Amino acid sequence: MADKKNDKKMVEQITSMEVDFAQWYTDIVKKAELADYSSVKGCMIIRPYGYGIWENIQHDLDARFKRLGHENVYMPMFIPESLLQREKDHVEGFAPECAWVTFGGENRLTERLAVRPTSETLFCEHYKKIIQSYRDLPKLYNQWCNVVRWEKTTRPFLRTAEFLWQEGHTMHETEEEAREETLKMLKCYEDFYRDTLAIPAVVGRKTEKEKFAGAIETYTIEPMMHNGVALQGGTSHYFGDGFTKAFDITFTDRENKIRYPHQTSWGVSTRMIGAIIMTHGDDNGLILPPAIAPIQVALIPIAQHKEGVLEAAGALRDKLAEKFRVKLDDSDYSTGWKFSQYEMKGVPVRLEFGPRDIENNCCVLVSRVTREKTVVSLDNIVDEVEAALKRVHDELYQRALDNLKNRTHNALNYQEFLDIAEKQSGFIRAMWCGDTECEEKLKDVTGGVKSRCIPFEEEQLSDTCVCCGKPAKHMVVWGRQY
RNA sequence: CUGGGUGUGGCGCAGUUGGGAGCGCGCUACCUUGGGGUGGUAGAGGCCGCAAGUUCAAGUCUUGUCACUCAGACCA
Repeated sequence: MADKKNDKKMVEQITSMEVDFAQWYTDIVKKAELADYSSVKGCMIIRPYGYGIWENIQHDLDARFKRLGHENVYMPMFIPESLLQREKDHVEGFAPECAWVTFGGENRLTERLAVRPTSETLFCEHYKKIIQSYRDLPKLYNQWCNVVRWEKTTRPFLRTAEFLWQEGHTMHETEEEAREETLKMLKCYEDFYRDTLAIPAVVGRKTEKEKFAGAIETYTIEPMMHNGVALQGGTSHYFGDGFTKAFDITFTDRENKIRYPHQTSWGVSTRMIGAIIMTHGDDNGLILPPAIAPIQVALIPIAQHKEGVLEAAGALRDKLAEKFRVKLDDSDYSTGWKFSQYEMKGVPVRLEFGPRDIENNCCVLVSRVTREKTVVSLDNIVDEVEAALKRVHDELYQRALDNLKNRTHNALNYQEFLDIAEKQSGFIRAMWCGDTECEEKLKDVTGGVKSRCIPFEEEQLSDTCVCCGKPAKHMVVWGRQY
């Protein structure tokens, strides 16, 4: 049973999301010690707790990539301007937000260097050297690195001038194989979001207007934040042979013919941490999906100065540590302070352990999601904790899925679209003729509702475009985005 | 880029007609503390964003500048 007086105090520390979602978000980032601002605009300091989340994400994803046959490499962080300019669409897309290096020490460089905003060009330059024969294909490379994009508006994790990510860049013998890779990696992201982050999402294909610079197809995973706003959670691109032609990457095929390989790229970034915060968090702070929580179990000793309490708690910690990331907090902060602290930091499961429990061979288990306290026996404590963590994951996923469903609305005509865009938050499903003009018009009249994607799971809501009334080609999911 | 807001101990803020730089939290030491931010005593800590100007005197007035932040626009 939650104490009212105490609830009030918590709210004083963290702005309620109903009052001001943006402020709530910033409060969580700071109070949960995920990140801090730095002296360079748009660049953040990812603090140990936030970085710990990133490390767990990396670890999980990296294993998935490797199971699918990918290898990690590291490319330089500087791109000569001439190299960036090789592919026309690409440079037009990125040049406006590049950071440029013009000096090396005291000397002006003869050619300025872009700090990588993405590494397609670097990979292509390298691939040109190492791909000669069909026997050299496929090349399945990935790199974990930082990139820089000089953004005008920045927010911690969601949009920062420098961010951490992974970018996969692959080369294939045939179009079919490359297209298959593109979808395979999107599926990989989808699985990761669902099974590791407990975040449901809409997956599909970007419209022509929203595609990546230089891509033939861009696929995307679009989770919905708690307030109904979308976040582009990851993308997977099929490039065809556009870049390979621009970079003159060729190989000799099985019939001794010179051909261009087909290319893909795909990436996810530290933005996912923003997605975790905004999907799962509540007014008491962060809630972390157990799979990536730096601390899965917070063990709080009660009356720790009493004889034997810390020793018993230490033994319990050691037992749990064989299977979980557990922290025994024996600092001299008060128990109440500790409870609040670990809730704020989103630790999925808390154990309270004191003299009474020692006597009864049990401890008190508290879920971060429900905050319900249950007494569990120490005999099967590992199983109990494991089950509790699984429940947290499932509850988080279900809660987010309910939110996604509840905030998704169908619009059958223009007026309905406008009404929903104005009065509701969330996704709008509506038919579309395929013209960019209609996309732009809808965005303008609604003040920012854009096409998220053409989902894989389409439904024929009606026969005509919601905007112009011409025959519809696709169902599109629309929404505002971060 | 456009518009709004804010710059004062680590954080959050107050500072009246221009004249003593303060409060809360946190921090340090000691004591206290049994199940939701425990209570007490003592203490440390400040180029008032930066620059110029007005004045006998500027945290306060003027001008400029920089930074951060929020909302838009932009975001391959």
